[in-house]
Amino acid sequence: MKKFYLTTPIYYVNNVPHVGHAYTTLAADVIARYYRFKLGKENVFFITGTDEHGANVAQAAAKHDKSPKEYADIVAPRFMEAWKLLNIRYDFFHRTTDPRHEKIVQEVLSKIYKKGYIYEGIYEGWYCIGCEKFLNITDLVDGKCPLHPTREPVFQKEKNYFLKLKELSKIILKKIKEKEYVILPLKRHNEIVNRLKQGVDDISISRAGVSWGIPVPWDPNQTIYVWIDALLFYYTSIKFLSNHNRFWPPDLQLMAKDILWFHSVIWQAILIALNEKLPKTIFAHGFFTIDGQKMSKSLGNIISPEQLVNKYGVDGARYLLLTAYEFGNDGDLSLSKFTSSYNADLANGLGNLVSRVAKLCETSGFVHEISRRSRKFNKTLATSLEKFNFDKALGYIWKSDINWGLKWLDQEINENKPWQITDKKLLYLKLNLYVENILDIAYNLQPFLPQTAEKIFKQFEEHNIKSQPPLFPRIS
RNA sequence: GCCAGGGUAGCUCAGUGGUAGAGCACCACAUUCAUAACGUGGCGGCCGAGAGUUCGAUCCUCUCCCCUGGCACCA
Repeated sequence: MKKFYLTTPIYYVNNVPHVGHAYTTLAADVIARYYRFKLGKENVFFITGTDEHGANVAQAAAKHDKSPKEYADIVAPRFMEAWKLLNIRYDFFHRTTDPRHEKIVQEVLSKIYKKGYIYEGIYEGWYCIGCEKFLNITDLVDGKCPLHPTREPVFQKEKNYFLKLKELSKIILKKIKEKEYVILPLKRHNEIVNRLKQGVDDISISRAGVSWGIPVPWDPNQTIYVWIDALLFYYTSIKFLSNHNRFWPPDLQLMAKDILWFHSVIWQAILIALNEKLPKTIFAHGFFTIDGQKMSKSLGNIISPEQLVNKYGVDGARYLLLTAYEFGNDGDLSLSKFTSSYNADLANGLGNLVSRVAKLCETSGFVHEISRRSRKFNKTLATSLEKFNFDKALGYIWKSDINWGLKWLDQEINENKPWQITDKKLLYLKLNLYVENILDIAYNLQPFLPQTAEKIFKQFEEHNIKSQPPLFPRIS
């Protein structure tokens, strides 16, 4: 039985959702929707969720005068709302404070510990009391913490448990070379392989000073490092949900490039230690700038999903994010370009074409005989989509092709001038052709613009097709 | 510094050893079924710089300049 299991990262709850989170989750939604058509709804499992442990969450909660769990209970629903707003349909929303998750994480750690992949060691480094965490030497500015320059960092040692990443990384490298799992795009694959070849040290997977976390089962004075806890979420949900074992391993794990190292190396090391199958594909997309500037709190240019949806509508926002630049690369979200793309592609393109065909049908008294033929995804579109090239895939709907696509249909209508045709039989044939094309286009739009596709089906799968308000009103 | 990738029309990018392409923007024409939309045509580029190989290079080789990304625990 074919199946498709895909994941987004779980988002850290010390921030509310912004367009960066939305970008990854939207991409996953498009893929999930596509595979639901291809393999059947019941054979796709798409999870997202929130990461709720760790010192940073505890700190953010304290700022708001809440306990960490209370704080997470406020922020986690914000993510669910954002995904609802963007019409993202996940199958399961997973929170790392779920007791079922915590239990399995402990079991996994115990198992790996017993197998000898975890040992006790000393973690040492510069500890910032303000941040309550160890700092990287490279992070220090004039030997001080950039966030707390008035406090002297303390060189501190603590007992920690370490994962034998050095040993496991050799197996990882071998498995990457044997294509047991694939890192995409190729550029990222090369980067990871190069780093692995340079050699990797063992990593600390527990913390002594962080109380907000899952306790290390054999040493309650330590908590499990939040990253290990978070990575295991892809595994625990499969384990604690009934009848989900068949979905393992993940077919696709999507993320932004900043967390690729954790996913392509540390995560794989854990799975190898557990003797579990590895994910088939890990895909890291790039970062974007907003009008050429880095998105940051201090610049005040952080965009929320709501802002985009308010201005461009749900499917407008989805379209603009998916076509802003090639998925996988870094790019720019230019807000002025958004408006011009919206008007050119959605208002003047898709929306206008739907309007003109509907009006032609309405005024000519055309009676649509609803076709029972099953529709399919355009082959080139499907190929691009399966390679995660959303921009290109959507391009096949818009660009001119033989007997298909928006441009072709607009040209066809202009050439044949159906409003001048008096021969009823010929007029019927032409209008039927147009309507079938519109329905084909709607079918292919489904993974990307589900709401629009649905509206078109509703409007055109009728005997008497009526004109409707614009799908995408022009905006200035 | 090391390792990748890139520099092509105003913008975003595609492309090939032999008179340079698309979309958007802009201009003109045509047109009304349609959201002043659609269509047709046009404007617009010493294809980063220099040298080499070649009958011929944007495409191959070398040098240089510029840009971007990665470089170990960063949630």
